[in-house]
Amino acid sequence: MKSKESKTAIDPTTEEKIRNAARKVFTQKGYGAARTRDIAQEAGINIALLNYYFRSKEKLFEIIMLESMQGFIHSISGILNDDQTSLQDKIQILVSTYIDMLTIQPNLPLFVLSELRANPQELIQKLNFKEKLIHSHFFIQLQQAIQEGKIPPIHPLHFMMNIMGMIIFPYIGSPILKNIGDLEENTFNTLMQQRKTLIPKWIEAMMLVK
Amino acid sequence: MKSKESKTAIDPTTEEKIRNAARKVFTQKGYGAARTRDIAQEAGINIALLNYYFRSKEKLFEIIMLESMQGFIHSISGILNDDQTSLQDKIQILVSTYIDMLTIQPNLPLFVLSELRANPQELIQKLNFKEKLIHSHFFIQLQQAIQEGKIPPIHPLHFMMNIMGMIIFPYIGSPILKNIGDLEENTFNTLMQQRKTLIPKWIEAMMLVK
DNA sequence: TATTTTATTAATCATTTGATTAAATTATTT
DNA sequence: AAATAATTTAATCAAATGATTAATAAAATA
Repeated sequence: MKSKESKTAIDPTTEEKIRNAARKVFTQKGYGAARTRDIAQEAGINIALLNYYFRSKEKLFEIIMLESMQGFIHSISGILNDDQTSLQDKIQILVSTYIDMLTIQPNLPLFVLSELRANPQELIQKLNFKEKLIHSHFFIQLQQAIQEGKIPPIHPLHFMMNIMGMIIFPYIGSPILKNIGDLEENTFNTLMQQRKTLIPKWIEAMMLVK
Repeated sequence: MKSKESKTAIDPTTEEKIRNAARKVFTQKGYGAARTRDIAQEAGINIALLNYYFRSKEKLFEIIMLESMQGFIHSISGILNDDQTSLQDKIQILVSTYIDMLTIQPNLPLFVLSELRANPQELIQKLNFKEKLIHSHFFIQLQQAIQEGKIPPIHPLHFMMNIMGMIIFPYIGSPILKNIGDLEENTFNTLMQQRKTLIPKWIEAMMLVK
């Protein structure tokens, strides 16, 4: 038996093992196609334990989903609301942070967006994007820059579609992109690292259009 | 009984009814979460008929998937291989056509990309993207423009990520975007119509970066 | 018209799947 | 150590699900 005080990595608790397995299986297969038995096997535990700790598949899913998205939103929110950084800085840091996160969890966007479509009302409002993004320091800076005539008017949604599309889409479309470009996982990640510096430049160029 | 010769829209055959229902249910829920009973009910037929016409859920799925993607790829392929149009023309037509198609089938990308991730090898190779895109007239023109120094060097994959990201991502992320921007379906579609002219301009500006 | 083929249905099967139960084991408290 | 509480397991349940069957209806063919 390992001591919990051991300096080397401690064993995850049963609850953590289940959460980790659930995150993996749900992310790979989506809620509807994920089987509690898959999760139990992945976690190396008895199926009954899953219900012992989390009551039901649905409850477990809600916890995983909320947890996944909150981690994500929290990081982003911190960047967008830093009042010490310029608009350009924010974009650069945002892109870089996003890509780093997605390098670790490349399947997260497709998972989240699939489930959001299947279950529109509840989750989205629970996470309160609007509050956290529209009223962020970032969006205030954007609107200011427009009013001061530094950049031509653009609907903030267009802006959001562009920046998120350029960052997130590659991960969502990676099976096709890897096939088209004959890419290994490695090469794909190298391209994404390049995008850390490219996307901010592209965004800047786009923002001056018309 | 309606005559098949009637000038008004003829009734779809049973097989068509099943295909239409399957397309709808698979697209909404994905393969794993779709139930044959859902499909049968949506089509207004007995479950046994589904197996009578298509042998199994899996076979039906493969047909729907191939059919959906081929229609899509075929349109795109035609545009990219038209040797009468310039690079700029192609981009403009591509964006416009894509957005028109996605306005009609907004859930298609998420469906296709979800299933491609779950089932990477077979489908992708069967559809043969590489052949149809990399060797297209479009890509030849792009590489020529780069060699002639008209635009700075850019990896074609970056180009593809950008243009596809800006077109497709809004549809994939629409639940979030609609929530953030307080958009109705209508307003969302208006924004997408604006993008028909905006994206080509943005792409052009981006292509001149660095 | 009689016969054969095709299409359709209700009923049912065998598995799968989410969940529960009761017993066993381990940890904690008294 | 004894008693109590928490954790884990094997076995099982009921409902859901993909698929089949046998009977019937409709259409096509001879």
